[in-house]
Amino acid sequence: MVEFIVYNTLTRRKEIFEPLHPPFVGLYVCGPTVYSDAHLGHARPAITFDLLFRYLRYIGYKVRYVRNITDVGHLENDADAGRDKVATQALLEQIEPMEVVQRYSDNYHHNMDQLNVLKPSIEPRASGHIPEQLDMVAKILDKGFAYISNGSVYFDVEKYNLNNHYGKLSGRIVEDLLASTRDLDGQEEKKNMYDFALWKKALPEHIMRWNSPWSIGFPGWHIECSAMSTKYLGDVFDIHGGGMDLMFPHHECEIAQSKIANGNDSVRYWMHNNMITINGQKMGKSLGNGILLDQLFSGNHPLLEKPYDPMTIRFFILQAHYRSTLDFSNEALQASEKGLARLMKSVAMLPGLPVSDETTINLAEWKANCYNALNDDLNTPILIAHLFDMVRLINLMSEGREKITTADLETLVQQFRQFTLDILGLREDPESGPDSQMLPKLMELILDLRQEAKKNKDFALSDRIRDELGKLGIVVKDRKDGADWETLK
RNA sequence: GGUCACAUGGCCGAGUGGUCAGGCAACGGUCUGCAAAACCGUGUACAGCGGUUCGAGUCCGCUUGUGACCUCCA
Repeated sequence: MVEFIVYNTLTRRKEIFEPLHPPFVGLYVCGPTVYSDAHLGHARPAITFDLLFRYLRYIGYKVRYVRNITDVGHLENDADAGRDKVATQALLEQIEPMEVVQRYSDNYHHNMDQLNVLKPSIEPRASGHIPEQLDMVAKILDKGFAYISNGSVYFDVEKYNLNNHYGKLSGRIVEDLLASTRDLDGQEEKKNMYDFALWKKALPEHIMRWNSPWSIGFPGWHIECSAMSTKYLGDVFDIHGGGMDLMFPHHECEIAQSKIANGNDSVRYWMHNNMITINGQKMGKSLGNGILLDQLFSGNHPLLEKPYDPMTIRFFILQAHYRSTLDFSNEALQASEKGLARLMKSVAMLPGLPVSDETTINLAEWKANCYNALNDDLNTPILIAHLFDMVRLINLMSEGREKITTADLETLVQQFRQFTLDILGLREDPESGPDSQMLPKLMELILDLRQEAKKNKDFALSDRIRDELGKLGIVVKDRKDGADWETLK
């Protein structure tokens, strides 16, 4: 098996990936909280870890990919008087909380399909795993690392930190946390400000509530991931992923909870994708600069000059390394759109290339370059650069200026499609509906007529045909022996 | 305020100390009746100032700027 290197946030360095029980790999990724439509930010981790999922499978691992749906609203903040996001949305829309959850889960799934993000192996919901969460809270209480206060259960960070380092993932020190924690309401229930809730007692207005030994209430914000990852991947598993913004406190809390409940560190490799920025600033709910995926695909947003195809978004995201911030702009997106079109055109024309009795390009080296890029912490920008190198060669081969044998072409077709379609997950334009069959036939007819006009030196007519088609968004491209066409997006 | 990142050519974005990544845009050329596409060629990019080194975008220090986390967030 190839040497695959990943950057482990925990150690802050690149490490050779070695699963605990090869060929099996356990992968857990923090999914969305479904209280609103999916936005551009949701696309980044989904695509990043979709790529990881695809690549791990491609190099031969059997991956169990667990990505949760958070459908227990959790609190707006730790000391909030009791508004949870799902319940708040339910009140606004005058529907059941579970209707909110259903609606936005459906939207998320639809957007993920559009982005060609594969479904995870298991997609557990927090609300469906209340018993597991209760068990875990009870375990932590039994071991003496949590305390009950007014019906709520809090994790005792101070005690944990005596023999462990709370903050090791995000590089924080508990003493520093004390100095920077703000004065919030409801803190008096906790021994220390940095303690976090494992279980919260519900106030009367709280509509999402479950029974527990401590109170009628709901689970704390971090326990679901620990409970569900343990249930489906075991006490120790290979990779935990998520957005960088979840490092603290979410993942830090997960580490602490799991360590106490399971008796060991659960996660071997932590991987975090960076944020998408708009005009250099992180997009976020509170900043009011978010763009929904539906808006991106429809163009219906003040910041958007036009609609963008889901594949353009996917390609745009893959053109940056997942650990870099990626700045959104119409200009950048349109550059991606054009680049993607060029790449996909090569995918389409590749099988039809003329063959020769010799091969003049270095296939083995090219393939090795592609793999080396992926093996180096999923360096998709480098991979894509190599793919474009091949695009150039493919075009040269089509012009007969480089040569390839039948056997090598077969290999190249397979490999190029694997990198482009299977691993990067780019999708060719789906041909669907009867109209898509009609258009090529009409175009064939029109271009034949134009060819005849040209033969008769009736350039006025042939130019008119080309210009009028251009106005309809169809570009005519003359070749030596005829003409090609393509539609402009 | 605390902690931590990052600053690359018109735009986006890679870069493991020593052969100009790549994409988009621009310019010149080839091919075309003309265009488009494709191909070929062109750009003295690495925030500033010091330092280490035979050699630094790449290491170290300082300065400036931007951002992230510390509160829900992908």
